[in-house]
Amino acid sequence: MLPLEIPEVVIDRLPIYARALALLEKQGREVVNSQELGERLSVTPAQIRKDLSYFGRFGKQGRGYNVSRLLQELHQILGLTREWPMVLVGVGQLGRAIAAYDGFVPQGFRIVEAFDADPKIIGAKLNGLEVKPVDALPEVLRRHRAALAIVAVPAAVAQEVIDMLVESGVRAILNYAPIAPHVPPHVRIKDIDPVLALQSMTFYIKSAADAAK
Amino acid sequence: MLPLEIPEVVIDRLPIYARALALLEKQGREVVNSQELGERLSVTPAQIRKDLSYFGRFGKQGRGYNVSRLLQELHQILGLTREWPMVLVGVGQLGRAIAAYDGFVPQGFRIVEAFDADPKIIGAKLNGLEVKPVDALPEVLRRHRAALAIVAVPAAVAQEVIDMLVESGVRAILNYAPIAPHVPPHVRIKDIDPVLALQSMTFYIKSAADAAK
DNA sequence: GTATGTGAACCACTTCACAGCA
DNA sequence: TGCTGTGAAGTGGTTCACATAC
Repeated sequence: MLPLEIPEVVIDRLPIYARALALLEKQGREVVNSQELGERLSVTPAQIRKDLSYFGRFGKQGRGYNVSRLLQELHQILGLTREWPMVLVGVGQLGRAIAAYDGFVPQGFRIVEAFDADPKIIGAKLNGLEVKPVDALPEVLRRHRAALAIVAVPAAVAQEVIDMLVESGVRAILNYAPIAPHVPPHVRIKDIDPVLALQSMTFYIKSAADAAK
Repeated sequence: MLPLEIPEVVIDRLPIYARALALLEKQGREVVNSQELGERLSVTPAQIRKDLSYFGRFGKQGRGYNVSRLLQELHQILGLTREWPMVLVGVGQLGRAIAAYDGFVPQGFRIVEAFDADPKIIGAKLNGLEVKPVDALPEVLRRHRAALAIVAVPAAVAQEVIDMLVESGVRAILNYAPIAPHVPPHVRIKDIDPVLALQSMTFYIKSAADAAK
């Protein structure tokens, strides 16, 4: 059923579809077609239909997609029908902001352990979580079996921390450190770096901004 | 130079190259070749050479690239030889974390104005900045001429805020709200959404995690 | 000898266009 | 009739491979 190679770009779009469908569902919509969904997401209708076709036939010709049904299917496909415990490494300013972010839990992602290297931070409470020393990470992960980790440590030690997480069996990492991390093929990693995003946008506006100067 | 022809993916990679070069420069390296740079960034050497060739000939055959020279060229290309003032809209938990993030200023990005709709927040100080009401945004932007904005407001009002920013002449937006925003073609926008990143990674690890259960 | 710069070949994703079904 | 699902065509980005330059 599943073709061996589903393009990664397709997988990256599925959560976007799911988010839009969740909104439609909240608004009480029962059916949506690829045309309208595409307009809402700035994606072509063909793109949406093609993407979904990798996984099955979820629509009805002449009608469109049942919103709740398709949302459920996408959750199934993405593995979002369960909760995902996560560990957080790095409890500095950034790490604390991540821990406080209220967008994770409603989507089933919960930080269940927090680690730091700073003795002044270790032992402190973070959202009712006791911050543990990074050295305890392998041992703690061996028991917890969390598959997801968030890295929010300084760039200088980020690769080291990532190696430790990989070593401890983590399967996917959300990396906030401004580095180009290395991980083995069986581990997924995504980087969040607002500075890179800004630095590529300035390319497009620099001439106009200069001209307007 | 001729931005009309250059693929956006290429532009997105330039800041990554620049970051790696900045690190090499700090380490005192004078020369690097596409081979080594590629290994550090998990990019093929041909990719790097091709990307750079869109903008000029910065290397020396048989030798490689002068680190400082190439870094400077990239800064020039990306428009990073100047400071970029930014306005922040949304000073809730997320907005405050963004304002406190210490990664922007060293790269020349500084928040110069902050706005919120909540009367309880308006007037408060944020890093020495007085939080102003969103209604004042058009008027303030008319004077400031900031080309960059960061949106950290609730999803429900994000599009409205983005429209206001576009209306006020902002040229690029970093959007933290979990929506699919609409902007006219002359405005750039990039979304930062850690939840989407997590939701696509779970696809790849769900089966393995289930199997290991 | 060594590594760049680049047309050409290749590959992957996107879009088209229409058969097929509700 | 209307919209999905999907081979086929099209597009655009990546990789190759080698002439070129140091």
